[in-house]
Amino acid sequence: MDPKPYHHGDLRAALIAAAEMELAAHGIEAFSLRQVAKRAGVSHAAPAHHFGDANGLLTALATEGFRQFRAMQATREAQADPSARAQIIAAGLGYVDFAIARPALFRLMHSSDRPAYDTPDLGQVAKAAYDHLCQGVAAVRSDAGVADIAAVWATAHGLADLISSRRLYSVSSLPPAERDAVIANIIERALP
Amino acid sequence: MDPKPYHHGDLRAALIAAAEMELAAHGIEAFSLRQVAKRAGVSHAAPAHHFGDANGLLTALATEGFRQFRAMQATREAQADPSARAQIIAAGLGYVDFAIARPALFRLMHSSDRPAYDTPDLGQVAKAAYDHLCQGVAAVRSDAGVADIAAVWATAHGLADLISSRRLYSVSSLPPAERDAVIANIIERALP
DNA sequence: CCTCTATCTTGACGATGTCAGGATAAATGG
DNA sequence: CCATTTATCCTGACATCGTCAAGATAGAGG
Repeated sequence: MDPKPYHHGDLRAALIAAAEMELAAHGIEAFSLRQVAKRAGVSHAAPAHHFGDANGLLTALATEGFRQFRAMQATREAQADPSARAQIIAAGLGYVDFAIARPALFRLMHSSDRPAYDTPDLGQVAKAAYDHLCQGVAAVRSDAGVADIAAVWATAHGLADLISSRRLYSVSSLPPAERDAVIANIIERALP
Repeated sequence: MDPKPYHHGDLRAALIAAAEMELAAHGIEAFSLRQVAKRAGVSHAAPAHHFGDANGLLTALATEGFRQFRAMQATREAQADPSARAQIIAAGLGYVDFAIARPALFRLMHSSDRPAYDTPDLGQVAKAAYDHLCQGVAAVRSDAGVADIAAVWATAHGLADLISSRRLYSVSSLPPAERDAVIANIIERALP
């Protein structure tokens, strides 16, 4: 087994994994395609064939991020009470879970121009996440309006953003159990 | 009056203004110090003397941003009822106002690693904005806790972020009066 | 008037994203 | 089984970027 075969085998997946490591290590604003290629052990122009350009790679990474985002939410939802109200709180807790676990990826997905959201793949998973939120709100309140959906999303998103970026230190410094309690309490306020 | 005197006069302010224009035009991720210098009509190395490096310029711009942020909030507060509850809603509306009026600057201030928040200038204005929020919450609820402050901040910040980035289109597409009503309604939920 | 200092320019360096063209290996078809 | 095609990856080049060093210019102070 050669240490460096000419063909990588699954370079596409390897590059996405390397990209997230680079993102977590240096942040999106110092993201370098050449560093990603070096980490994956290929030449600096190898990513082009799989992703077109650097934004293409970040688009693929963001797409993968949305899948893992939904997976984390689903984990919380499975652990929670099946009632509609408990489910929407679980969705919010999962939202924050993901932001804390993968802050760099969260920022790529929500505060970057680089991923192309008009791409079928990314557009679809992003819409799926939004639809899931709307469904959850509608389950709690059958006559849910614009304000209800906006309230839940903004609350969860604001908490996730502020906590994962360590600006809401009074919450992010709490032990997990107490932190969850505070988050659940705040999300509940969004649907009085 | 020469069209191009060797000494600019107030290059520092001109560079900050040019930087914001560049930011608004191309976004933070395509920000180029050389383009800023070109826009201000000076050489590519001129900014260095005033700001050290590119992050120094962005730090100064973010500092100016926080001042204007507070000014917009103050405008809303002056127009609103003096009651504590009306004042915190006005603060939230001002928060969103700023994000809508200057989305690129808002993103620089809240979703970028480049401004140095351990700088005295920027650190002070950022803390002042946070303190003002805490005061407002305390005025509504004398026994305000971590959850109350987090709820108000997360709600206002989440709304501002989602609306200014056009992801909460059901709200951002509303005419200003209705939009304000929805935002006020949502912020009120944060302090039941 | 002469020096000193702040301000700005020029030129260079390494690093980056992207493109063109070439090399290599796997797949395909006879 | 071999030839050809196709997918995959590499090398080299280019313009642009941020930063540094060194020089030019102008205003300030003695």
